[in-house]
Parts: sequence; C-alpha cells; structure tokens
Amino acid sequence: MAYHHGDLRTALVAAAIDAIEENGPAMLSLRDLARRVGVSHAAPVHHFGDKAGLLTAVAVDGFRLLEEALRAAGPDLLDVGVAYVRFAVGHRGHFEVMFRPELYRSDDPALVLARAKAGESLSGGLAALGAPAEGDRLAAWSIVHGLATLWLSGSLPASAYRQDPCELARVVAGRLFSPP
Amino acid sequence: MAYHHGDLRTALVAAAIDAIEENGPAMLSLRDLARRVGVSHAAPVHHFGDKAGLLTAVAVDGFRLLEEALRAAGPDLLDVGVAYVRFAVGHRGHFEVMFRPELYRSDDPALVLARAKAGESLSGGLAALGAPAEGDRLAAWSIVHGLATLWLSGSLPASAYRQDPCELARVVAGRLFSPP
DNA sequence: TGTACATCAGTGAACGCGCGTTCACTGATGTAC
DNA sequence: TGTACATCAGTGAACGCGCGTTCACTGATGTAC
Repeated sequence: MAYHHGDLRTALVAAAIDAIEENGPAMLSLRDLARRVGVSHAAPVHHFGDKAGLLTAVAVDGFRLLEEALRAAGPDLLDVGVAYVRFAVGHRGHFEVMFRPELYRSDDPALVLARAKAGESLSGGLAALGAPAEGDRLAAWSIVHGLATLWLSGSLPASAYRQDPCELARVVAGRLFSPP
Repeated sequence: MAYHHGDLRTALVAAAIDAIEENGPAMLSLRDLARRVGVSHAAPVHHFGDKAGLLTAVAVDGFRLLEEALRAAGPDLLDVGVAYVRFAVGHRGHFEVMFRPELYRSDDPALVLARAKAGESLSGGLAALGAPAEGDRLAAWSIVHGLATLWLSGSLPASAYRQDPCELARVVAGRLFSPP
C-alpha cells in the first residue's frame, strides 16, 4: 500500500458499514475505522471531519441504493414493498443509519436529494393508482418499515426467522395491499 | 439526602429514561446517571452490575407499561393499534430500549415474562376474530410499529408532525384493519 | 526532457477527557438477646 | 430498654483504556515553464 491510498474515502465508508453491522452506528469510532483500513487514525478526519460527516456519507449511499432497489422492483406496489424489506435485511448497516437522522447531518444537500428521490420511488407504485391519499402512502410505508425494523432487531417470534424475509414481506404486505 | 437514598434503584431507572430520551440508549453512561441522581459513580454498579443490567430493568419496565396500555385500550383491534403508537410516542425512552435487544439481557426471566404478556395483549384484539393467521398478527404489529418508529426517528414528512399522532395512527392503521 | 513548485493525502506524537472497574472503607439499618 | 453484631447501601480514590482533536510534518502527484 503506497503512501497515497488511492480511494481511502470509499474504503472508509465500506469499513464503516462493516463496523456498524457488527456494533451498531452509535459505537462507531473513527479510530477503529482507521485501524480496519490500515491507515493513520487521523486520516478519517481528513476526509469527513467527524463522525457525523462519515455517517452522512453512509446515509447518502444508502438512500441511493434504496432508490435503485425500489425503482428496479417497480411498478407493482407489492413488489416495491418486498424490495424495501429486502433492502433493509440485505443492507442493515445502511438502513440503521438512514433512519436515525440525529446521527448525521440531515440538511446536507446531497442527503436531502437522495432521500427525496428514494421517497418518490417508494410512492411510485401508489401514484400509478391515481392520486393516492397521504394515508395510503404512510400505511404502505409503515407496514414494510415496521416489518423490516422488527426483523432486524430480532424481535419477531422464532418462526418468522425460519422463512425467507421476502416471502414473509409478501404475505404481510399483501394484507394491506390486496385485502381479502 | 441521607446516606441511604431510600429508593435509589427506582431513581436510577427514571434518570436512565431521561438520559435515553436526550441522547439515545447507546450514549448512556453509568457515571452520567450517578451524576443526575446525585450519588457516587460507583452506586449504579451496586444495583445493576453494568449497563446491560440497567437497560434490562428499563426494558422490563417498558414491556409492563406497554401491556397495561394495550390491555386498557380494550378489545377493539384498531384501538389497540392506536394505543401502541401512543405508548411509543409517550414513552420513547422505554420504546427505544425495548426493541434493541442487543442492548440488554433478553434472556432475563422477568424480561421474558413481561415481553410475552405484552405480546398477548397485542394479539388480544385479533384473537377476538377467531383464530387469526400469523400473517394477520404480523401485519397488524408491523403497521403500528412502523408508524411509531418512523414518527420517533423524525423521518416522516413535516405534515405528519402537525397532527396528533393518535389521529394519524387511527387513519393509517385503519387502512389495514378496515379496508374500504 | 528536466526542473521547480504548489497542492493534496496521509502521518505520528501529544493532549486532555470521560468512561468502566476495582477495592478498602464507612455510615445506616435491622435483628438477636 | 439497651447493647452487640451482621448486613446492606453507598463512598471516594485509583487504575488503565480508547476516544476525539490538534498540529507540525512528510511523501506523492500534478502542473508550469
């Protein structure tokens, strides 16, 4: 490894994801990150200023990935809901940061943009149904977000963890999106 | 204040709730707690051993309060769902700990019992409908849990915060419980 | 092609801080007789 | 009623640790001429 890392910023974000998935975002330390990447402990400061700066980068990354995933799943609302849960389970590090805005700078321009675009992707399936009420949008978001957070926190009954989370999401979200 | 506090254990749990609502459960420190209560920094160790012990007490407390709240909301499922959201918003300190089991000892007997009883209260409204599928139960839980966590994290659009959270919960949960 | 210089990325030593943990202790309370 | 003793609750000093922050520095890269 040369004196100049080449892409230290990207490497630090990746290491942050690992660290968050191990210990949660609150336990994250810049010194630990530097250790993981094999770099001086002052290097992360150079790139992000402080922990909030780093987590802002993680959140931006996450909202972009989420938008991509939801857009790719579309246009059917149930598929979008399943994709939301799949994203949360598959990118828990990102997800845990994204929905804890007190950890990062939620007024960062790049973040505001990425979050807004992800929000549009989520509403995409609903918009196709005409002009949906705000309540419909919130209900759809709530049910998939709730299932995702309950899953990630390990709070569900053991039986839930024996199935594929996407299958579970399809069953659960189906109760809302296509009631019997 | 005498040498013997009288009810230090209770006072410490109450201070913990305050601290958690200010800084989140991960930032909690036993020394800060001792300072808040006006007691030696070694005193909390005497009662709880360590941070996980303290947070276990907070979680037990929370599940008992939740069970009470859900039971009091009475047999209608929609009322129970609204009570769930009301509890989360009104006891955010407890709520944030309860659903982060990695922070406490989730195999503690008192905790296991309290959590199970709260779970039964949540299912109470469903059981009245006969023998509900697991999917129904998870859907109901997910939609109110999702709304609660989104609300608490400040992730909802600004318009949502201009209304009473209970009203919002009634509208949102109504989409699932009594579809048009 | 070669040299000089500016810029940028990363270093490493030093600092002060708050934390958890340990431990010998002391003050208060309750119980036995 | 009084005394002795055990138990329990809380103290306060000491320790080592990892953290964030600062700062003068050095190695690499790119550009001007």
